[in-house]
Formats: sequence, C-alpha cells, structure tokens
Amino acid sequence: MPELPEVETVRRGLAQWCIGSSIQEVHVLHPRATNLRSIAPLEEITGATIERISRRGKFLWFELDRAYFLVAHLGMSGQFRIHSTGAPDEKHLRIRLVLNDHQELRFVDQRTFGWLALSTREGTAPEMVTGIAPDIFDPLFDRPGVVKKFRMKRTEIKRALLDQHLMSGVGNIYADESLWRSKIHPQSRTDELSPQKIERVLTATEAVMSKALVEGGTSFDSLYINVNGESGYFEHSLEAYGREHEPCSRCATQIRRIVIGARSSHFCPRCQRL
DNA sequence: CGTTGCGCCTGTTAGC
DNA sequence: TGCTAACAGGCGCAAC
Repeated sequence: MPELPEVETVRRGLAQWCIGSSIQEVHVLHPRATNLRSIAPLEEITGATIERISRRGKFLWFELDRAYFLVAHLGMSGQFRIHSTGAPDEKHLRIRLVLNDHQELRFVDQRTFGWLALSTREGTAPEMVTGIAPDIFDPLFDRPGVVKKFRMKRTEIKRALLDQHLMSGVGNIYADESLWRSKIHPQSRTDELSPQKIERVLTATEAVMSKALVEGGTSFDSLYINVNGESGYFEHSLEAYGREHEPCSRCATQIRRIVIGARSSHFCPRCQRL
C-alpha cells in the first residue's frame, strides 16, 4: 500500500534508470491498467523520450518530449520493474514498455487498482492531477491554508487526513501513525480541533513520512529494488498501525482498532483521547 | 454543496 | 481438513 514515501522512493529509482530512455514499444496487457480518463491509448507514447519524473502525493508522472504526461498511480499493489528484454513475465504483468538498450519498464499490479494514463499538461502538472492538493513536502504546500481547510471541514480528523483534496500523500498507515505521534484521537472533529492541534498533526505527518523516506532510501543499497517498489513498509517502526492489542510504546496501554469510513484505525486509547 | 458509502480486485486469513 | 466468507485499501463516483 504505497503512500507518499514509498511512491517517492519509486520515483527516485525510476529517475535513476529511465531519464533519457526512449519508449520503443508499448504493450497493454490488461484493460484495467489504463485509467478511463486517459486522453488517448497508451500506445500513443511510442517513440517518446522520458525527460523527467515527478510526483505529487501518490501520483507519479513521466514528462515526455510530448504535449502530454504519462501519469501513474500504484493503487494498492502497483510496482514498476526494470528488466532486460526476454526476462520471464510476472504473473500480474499489466503493461510493458520496451525501452532502448534492450531494457523494459514493466508495470506489475496484482489487485489492479493501479493504472497508467495520458493527461494533458496543465502548467507543471498533468490535468488529471490538478485537483489533487500539494503534499506536505511540496514547495506549494501552504501550511496555514491547509490548517484552515481542515477546520472548515465538518468531519473526523482521520477522514480529513485521507482526503487527497486537502493534503495529498497520506494513506491509512501514515494517518494512524501521525495521529498516534501527535496524540490526537482519530475521531476528533476537525471543526472542533484548535489550529494548534491540527498543526501538531501536520508536524507529526511530516516527521513520520520523512523518517519512512530515509528508511526507504537507506534500507536497500540496490536502486533496482527501489524501482521494483519493494521499499515497502518497515513494520518494526510502526507505532499504531497493525498493532491492535499490542502495548503502546509510550504508556503500555493496548492499542485499539476501530473502523472509520470502512477503514481500520489504530490508536492508543490513553494517549489519544476525544 | 458537502459528506458518506460503495464498488472495483485478488491473495491471505479467519471461521465453520 | 477443506471449503467459504471476510478482509485489506486508494480512488472516483453515486447517493443522501
């Protein structure tokens, strides 16, 4: 379940391998691997050169020598892989891009929530991504503005953290970790939280994701693995997510799991009170 | 209009 | 032991 740090790790790996490569063939092997909003079939990029790879939140895009971008979302299980041509196909191989130098860039995705698409340039971002808010590491990120937006919502903080139109890049795991770290109950109403407390959550989000980014960058010395999207999560460093019934590392109270918006939320009932 | 809920998908796990 | 059902979750859209 790649969130911002994992997607950024993939982006860095891709940038190392693919900048300057030309796309010689495009093979779409599964219809769901192309987003319906794509302005054209992916085969359209045949012959294009990859100039740059960018990211906003969990959205990646390849800048080409074309008037549009190749956008990618990893969904739940999407991975990029670099292989030499002729390497055996993965079971869940969805898209094959044959590059120059006998290399292939492959999009592999077991659960098919991930996709690729072509999207027109809208300034620096693809049109498809314009509705997605800047993430917390983006120079465009407006902290006081985001705090205001949170407070104008009438919902629970956990839901707001997952709303990619307020602030992008946070998924279920880092949402729980941010709330644990800032000692805020996931069901706190955003319109009742003080600006200071929302600020505290955002600071925690930044810290938690920075740490994951460093781990993703250092845990493997092979860029190849990073490109594979296997940087993954470092479960040993998670304090709340997936730790139901385990002791809170701050106070030893058992971590609880509740459901918010059909998603599990893990929190410490003693450190994080309503 | 803003918020909530559902469906998409498949490997793994829990329960009968 | 073997099968079925529930579960996991990002996103977009439908419904309230």
